[in-house]
Amino acid sequence: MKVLIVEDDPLHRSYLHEAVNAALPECDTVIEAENGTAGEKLARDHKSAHIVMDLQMANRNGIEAARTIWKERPETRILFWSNYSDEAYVRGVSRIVPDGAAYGYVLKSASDERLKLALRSIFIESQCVIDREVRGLQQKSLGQTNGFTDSEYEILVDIALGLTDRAIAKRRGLSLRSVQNRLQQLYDKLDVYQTAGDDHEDGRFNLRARAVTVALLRKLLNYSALERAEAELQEWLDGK
Amino acid sequence: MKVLIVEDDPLHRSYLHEAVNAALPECDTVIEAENGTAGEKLARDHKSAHIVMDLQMANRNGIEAARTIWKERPETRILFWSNYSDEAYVRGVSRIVPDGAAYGYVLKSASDERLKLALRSIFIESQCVIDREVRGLQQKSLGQTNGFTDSEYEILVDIALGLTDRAIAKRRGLSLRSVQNRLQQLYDKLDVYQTAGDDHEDGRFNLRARAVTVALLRKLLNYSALERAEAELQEWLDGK
DNA sequence: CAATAAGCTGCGGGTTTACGCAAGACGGCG
DNA sequence: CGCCGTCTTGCGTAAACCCGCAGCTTATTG
Repeated sequence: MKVLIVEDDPLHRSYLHEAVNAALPECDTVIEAENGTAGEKLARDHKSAHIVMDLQMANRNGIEAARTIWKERPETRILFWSNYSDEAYVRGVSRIVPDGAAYGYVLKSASDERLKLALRSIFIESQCVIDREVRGLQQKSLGQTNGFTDSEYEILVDIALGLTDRAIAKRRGLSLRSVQNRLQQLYDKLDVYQTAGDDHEDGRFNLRARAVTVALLRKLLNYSALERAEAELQEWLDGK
Repeated sequence: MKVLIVEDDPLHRSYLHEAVNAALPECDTVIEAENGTAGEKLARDHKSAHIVMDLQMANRNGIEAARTIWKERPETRILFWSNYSDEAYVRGVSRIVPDGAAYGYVLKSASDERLKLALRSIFIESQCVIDREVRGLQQKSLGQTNGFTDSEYEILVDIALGLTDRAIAKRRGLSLRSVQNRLQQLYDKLDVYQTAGDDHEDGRFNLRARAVTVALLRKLLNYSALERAEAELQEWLDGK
């Protein structure tokens, strides 16, 4: 068995290396990549079936890399190993995992033991292992209770990118008014109407901008999500 | 000599611990904190004069911690050790360093050698050591060439927080029109006027929202800067 | 000191947002 | 089938935003 490690940080990389060796005696080769681009290449060259992947890398983040890898070989098993459990990441990952694929999401703060267990479960038993904390988010986000609909999330991203209502309407194939309706839902859920100081005249926020900030502060959005969204936007713009 | 290490990640923490031991034989005690809050407390209790501090920690980030520490004892020497050289961090740090204080900014990607040198220079020789890459940013940012004025940066933050023009005017003691002037400068510098697809009717951005996103993508802003700004905003709101 | 530069401010108007109101459209469900 | 909730769309309005124009106040400089 061969395992590919894709991880930015040299310290974490060597820690992972050791953890893999310890947890998987049946693994004879470990290869390492230090960013997403290199990771994709190695995965392709080695036809890797077992990957441990960091999210949040400078060059090309884990979600992007995983997406292209899974596109080429959907049965690849990937364990995401991340510092954070931002809803943006969780949503980003579950957006790209192919049907029936085995994958995992473990936080870097997890114990050695838990990491080892996850490695065995995913790579040997083909089971999905999702960190408890992450799992919570996932449910909240997918079950719409208290969470955001996909359409709401979509608009959130669109205004975060700085599109006008009209542009959003065009992009999503809606009328102007519908876009504005969704915006209102969004403002509602994000609770952006706080009086901002005193209730009276000067206390209001710019809802549009405020919504984005609140979403960022709540980790509904993060840098990597913006980055991806921006790339998609450019693609769409080029496509016409 | 005593050294305090404030760092989230256990791996990095122990790496730092070793590095300190290796670089500073004259150091007899090393204490560790795993977040900003604990760091502040330890610094106070031990009257620490030598600190290595991570930026970007979950509980309370390095800039906040450093600020209160320096407020209590401005002659403290602090070495910031960070993953990133975002302009937002650089600006945040140089905003809080007291006159004449010795401090350093070294990236985690730096070699062991460089880290050791920095430790000795700052803690023993009381010199400032700024990573080359960071230094570049600093100059660009402070020398206004191609960089942003403080007042422009201020407005950027204000719209990022979601304030209305009027609210900004009140907060900064300006007229509405002046605020809008600054906004225009900002839009100009951020180059937000890109036609977004086709030049004609539907292709425009919402400048306000777009400016924030562009700033984020360019690392002029980042999560931690937003977090701090939001805290300050709340303070101001409470203060009236 | 005059002159040029840079920033603040009011005025005015064109555009975009936020949103109430109300009329369809679609999909269950008893 | 008729009722109901959710989603979409158009119309209309008040507010906010973007910005050109022009008069004023401070610095900076030769």
